[in-house]
Amino acid sequence: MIARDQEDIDLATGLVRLSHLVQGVFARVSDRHDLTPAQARILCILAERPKGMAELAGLLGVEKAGLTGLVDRVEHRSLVERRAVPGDRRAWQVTLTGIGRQAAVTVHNEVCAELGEIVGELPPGERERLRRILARVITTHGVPPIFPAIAQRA
Amino acid sequence: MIARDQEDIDLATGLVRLSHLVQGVFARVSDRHDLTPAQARILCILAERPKGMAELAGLLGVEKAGLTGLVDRVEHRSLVERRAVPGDRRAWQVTLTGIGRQAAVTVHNEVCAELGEIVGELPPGERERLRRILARVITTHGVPPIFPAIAQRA
DNA sequence: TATTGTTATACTCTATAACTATA
DNA sequence: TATAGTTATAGAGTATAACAATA
Repeated sequence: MIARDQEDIDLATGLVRLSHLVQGVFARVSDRHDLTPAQARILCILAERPKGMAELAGLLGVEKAGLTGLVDRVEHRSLVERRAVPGDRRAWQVTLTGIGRQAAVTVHNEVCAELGEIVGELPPGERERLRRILARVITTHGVPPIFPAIAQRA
Repeated sequence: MIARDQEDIDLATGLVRLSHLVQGVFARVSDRHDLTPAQARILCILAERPKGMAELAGLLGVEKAGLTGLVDRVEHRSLVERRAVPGDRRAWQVTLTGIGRQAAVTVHNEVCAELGEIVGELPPGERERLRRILARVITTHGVPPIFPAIAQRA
């Protein structure tokens, strides 16, 4: 017997509320590690590889002027470093420090774990269907590599 | 033939990126109507019915102290009103004004339309499956009536 | 000239603590 | 005392505009 109330949630409503749920998980995990969501996002993006300020701004969807302060704050906490780029004295590469990478991996793992619990009550078949549908939507719409897969060696 | 790259996006990654996509839609629609996402969220919540400050704060997930300013700003723009509650002179009911309701309906419609386009390339069967899965996850986790269904008479 | 990044400024969002008024 | 809401304060995030240094 299927619960009746599940039927009157339309797709858009479901998407908005799911998004609320996911953002909540991300925010709580970030907070637990004394990071703002924006800071945690930066760390996760940089876990893929170092990036220049302009590229990082583009991935985060903020103006590069705003990124200056964001990077300043995580740099003050020794989570990232600005490294000179040989051959272009205007540019900086933002890279994770050791503890920055550790933080990125931990946040990433915990977010994955909590999201795993959220979808954990779905039957495996449904879960795999959801995964495939999401993959399709994501790739179709070219969502940037926010939250990339992270190599597990901290 | 299924595209290979859709297979190496795991569920957590898909959820985080989908959430990014949805938040982006919500932010762009809000901006188009000269609203911040927080303001648009308030309007959509109030479209269900008027609410007290404490209840509204709870739904938004912010402290009531912070809500004061949020409501101040939308009230200055004549989108909501604070109405006295008969029988409790401490309390206020925050209610949509006429133009506030119009704004809520418009934002809601446009968000639904844009999300509809995003999932529009899915075959109808997949779309319905996604809807059902989302409904199940949402109801299981008691996500509050953020983004309620809205009666269409503006 | 175009690009990379920063500074200056202003506003929104949000939290915490202390407060007022009413129940 | 407890509850509804506000004020004060501070910090984070973000946008725009103007700027410096380099390509």
